[in-house]
Amino acid sequence: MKKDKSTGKILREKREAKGLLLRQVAAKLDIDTAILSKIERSERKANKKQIIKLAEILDLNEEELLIQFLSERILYEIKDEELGSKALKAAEQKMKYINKNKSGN
Amino acid sequence: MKKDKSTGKILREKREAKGLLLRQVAAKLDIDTAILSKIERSERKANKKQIIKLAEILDLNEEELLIQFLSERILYEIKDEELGSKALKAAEQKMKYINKNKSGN
DNA sequence: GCTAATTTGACTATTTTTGTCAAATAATAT
DNA sequence: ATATTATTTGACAAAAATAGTCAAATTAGC
Repeated sequence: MKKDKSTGKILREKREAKGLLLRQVAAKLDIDTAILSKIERSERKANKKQIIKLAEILDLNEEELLIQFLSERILYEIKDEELGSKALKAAEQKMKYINKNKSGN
Repeated sequence: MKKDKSTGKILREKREAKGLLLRQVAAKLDIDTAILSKIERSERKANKKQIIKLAEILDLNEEELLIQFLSERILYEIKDEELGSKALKAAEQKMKYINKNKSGN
């Protein structure tokens, strides 16, 4: 069985591993430490720009972190939906279809 | 190869098949015809409540329509993302994981 | 127990979503 | 062809969701 940490946990672990303070990282992101604290505890979501900056600051693989971030956003979208699983599968089907025919409907 | 109409198209086709006017359906939804017109042409998104009401008004299978609707929302979330496909797959992985261990991380 | 770091919550600003309305266009019927 | 009805368009307003600030409260490390 594989990993599966939240984006927040990944960020916090790496920040601490590097011995950086919330204050320091938040400053580089140009936001208040309060927000970063909340992001790390998954109380708030980061945005794409912040994720990219964070990958840079913390030496995390940008693509991996973005995938992590996007997939979390997708799940957020269906988190309270009974039909979430089915919707996800349907989305993948559509996605395949879209990628197959690279031209409008 | 299967179907793949947008939610909007599904709604319009069924409405027309039933010989209903935008005005009439919009009234039942308690919104202006302008919005319904836009929903049918995929210029706006319906919300969940509207989808449920529409399924009822137009005799469409509610579950199917909801899945259609949710999957469209998911795709909307990643429509401009290069990593969209990978994010979707990652989301499915996480989803499986979540469903397997029905208890918080 | 001090001091620095983090967390919490109340509040504000910004953005996105959802809707109205009226005028323009398109379709239908006379 | 024109009058009538249906649909579309776009400018705008209201409401909801998201992002942020700030200061006080809490926690963690000396």
